[in-house]
Amino acid sequence: MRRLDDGSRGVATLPDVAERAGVSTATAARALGGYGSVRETTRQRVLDAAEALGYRANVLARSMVTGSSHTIGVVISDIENPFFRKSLRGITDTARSRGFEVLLANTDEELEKERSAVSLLEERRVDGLVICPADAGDRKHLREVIAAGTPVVLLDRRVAGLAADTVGIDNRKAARLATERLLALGHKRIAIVTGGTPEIRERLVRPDMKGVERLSATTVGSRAAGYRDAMTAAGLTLRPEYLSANGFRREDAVDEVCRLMDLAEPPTAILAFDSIQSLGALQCFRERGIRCPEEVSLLGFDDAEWADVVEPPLTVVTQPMYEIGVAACERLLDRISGEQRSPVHDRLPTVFIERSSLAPPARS
Amino acid sequence: MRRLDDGSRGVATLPDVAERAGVSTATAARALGGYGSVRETTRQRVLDAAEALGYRANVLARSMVTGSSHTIGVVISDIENPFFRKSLRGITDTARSRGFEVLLANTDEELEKERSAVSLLEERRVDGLVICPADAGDRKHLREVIAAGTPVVLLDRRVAGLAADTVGIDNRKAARLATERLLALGHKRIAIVTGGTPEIRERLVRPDMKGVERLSATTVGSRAAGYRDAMTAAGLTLRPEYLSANGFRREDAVDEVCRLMDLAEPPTAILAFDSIQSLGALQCFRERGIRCPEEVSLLGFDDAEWADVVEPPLTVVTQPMYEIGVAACERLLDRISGEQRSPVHDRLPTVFIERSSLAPPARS
DNA sequence: CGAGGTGTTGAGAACGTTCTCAAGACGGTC
DNA sequence: GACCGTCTTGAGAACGTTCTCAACACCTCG
Repeated sequence: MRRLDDGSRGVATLPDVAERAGVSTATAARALGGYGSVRETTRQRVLDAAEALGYRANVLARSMVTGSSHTIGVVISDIENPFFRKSLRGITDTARSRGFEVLLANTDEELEKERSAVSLLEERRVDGLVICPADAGDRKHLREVIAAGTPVVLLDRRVAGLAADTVGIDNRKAARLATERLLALGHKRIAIVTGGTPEIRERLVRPDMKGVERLSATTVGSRAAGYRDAMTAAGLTLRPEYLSANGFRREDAVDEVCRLMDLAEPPTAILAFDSIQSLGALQCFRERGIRCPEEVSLLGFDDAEWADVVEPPLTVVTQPMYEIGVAACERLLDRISGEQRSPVHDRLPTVFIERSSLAPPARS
Repeated sequence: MRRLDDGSRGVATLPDVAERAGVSTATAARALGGYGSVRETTRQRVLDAAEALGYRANVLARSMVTGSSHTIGVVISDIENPFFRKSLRGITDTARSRGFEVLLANTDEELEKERSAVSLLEERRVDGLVICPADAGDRKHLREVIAAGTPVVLLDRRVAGLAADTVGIDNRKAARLATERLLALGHKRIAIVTGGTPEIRERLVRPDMKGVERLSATTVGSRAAGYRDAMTAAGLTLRPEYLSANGFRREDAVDEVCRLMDLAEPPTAILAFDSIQSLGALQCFRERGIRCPEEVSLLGFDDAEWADVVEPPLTVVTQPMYEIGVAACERLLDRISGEQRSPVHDRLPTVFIERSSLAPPARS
């Protein structure tokens, strides 16, 4: 154990252990690593020496020679979001159980943060990346990291033309089904609160949402497409003022829902694209004294922890968030351990949870 | 750039860059690292070469020689818990802004997971650790990591006899104030739902909660002590059946609150020690059709995102969760950069948010 | 008794950086 | 022209592992 300038002890290294056990570093490494062959008595001697010195392998050094850091990077927009938080839990649990550690980065949907996060994680030589890519902008950094040979799994969102696995749900179908449910109750004035950015809104308000399904932010894009599918199939025309995309934060949603409810002809039902948007809607209702579901129905995505204790208990279509994280991580680890095949796109089933926030439209 | 067996390109390394720029690795390192002195023209040449090759520094290799990984480990019980989630956000933001990455580990309050997490993070040579230590059990692993020279900051909880900084709130005082608030409304039958473990309950039900403030799980312990302070100061005796500690998960809280409400003499007010417990209480009320605050008042800790849209909107005493994370991380980074002084214990101020879940006890 | 395993061991290279040290180039001063 | 200082550069060690290779000891078999 080498002595530091200040006289304190540094951390014990392999040579320290080897010396104490009276063997070479090679043998010590074999004994500790449990590979190669080493006589039982020497093995025990090495183990004892390691124990006595409080030896901890230096994974960094190991990574240098093995070329694998046993670390994955997770790049999500925000841990606060129930979807990401639960998925993250699925990811960390899976990674941990397979001997991998997780390096975490938040992006807040900002492309620049995403770029820098990916770059920093690359420098740390992560073995793979789970990314929920930001809504818009170019994907050069993602293409590059994939080209450099780092496996990438996309969470929740799909990016056209990117050779990466994807794990999520069938957003288009889920949104279509949700909309059909509202339609079946008799609603015609159905608004969506997407949590998308203003650039996305531009696409939404094009005639018939042309090309929205190819929108880069594929969650919002796909869900919007599903909504359109159901609306047009029901013979309804899309009203631009019912298509909201004003940012992903709760306050944005509050503003947006209030705007909706201030309309001369307010919607009779609102489809919220994630639990933050639902929360925003609920808050607006409370502030304005709007009764739900009597005056407006609210249908949300994602079953947040609070969804059943809120007033009214929220009807939601929910994704298996934890399982999505698990699946994403498993995919990634499989790739890391060398699995070779063209990208796969897993789609886990959604569940519709009926509670009390839906009612037929009030007749006026 | 070396060729791999399969003919694909590996990642460009410093020698690759140096070769392309026609300089030595030492010079390339200087140019890239921005230290030492290097002629402007060569510097540019190196930078261009790096750019052309898509060079990414290998932080692992750098760490080996500098001895610093620029990585911190965060060991918390559960990202799902609002307190930890928000603190984590504070930690990651701060770490990131100061050039550090965050390695995340969940423990679910299990000592064994905590031990293994700490050990694994040590092997990864994290520069420091933010830990929310599990409730009970021995702290040998913590003492060891501190003794080995890795700075540790304790989040939320304080462990007696451990040479580590602590960041949290004055739990005892906060709980005392909260209890006094209920007392002032006229409540006498006040129960606490602590989220502690059964072992903790043992301590709680000792006469006068003797020694509870020295309980290892200092959050629960301190808060329980604060509750006791207020109750005894008001001349009330502690009823063991009002002291709940049955686990930290939501279902545990539901069970426990239901048990409380089934009592021959149910409490007229409940003090929930964290937002999961509050949620459990709310769920129990809903399931049993118990009206809050008419039949029971509910006062919770931590202002979860849903606290104001729930029915009834929840009155809470809240910790500055994000700021606690920030402070913890800053403390840690200061230690890492060499600050030497005896452990400090930061206590951030709490805020009382009055909403609608409190009322005087119903006269029966 | 020698050939041919098999089991056990150590020497030393490699991974990709940083950093110390020494040396060369260049300019200015006496 | 010799000397000194500063700027710029490169050689090579070091960090703590893993892993290849060769050497040695021992055993078995013919």
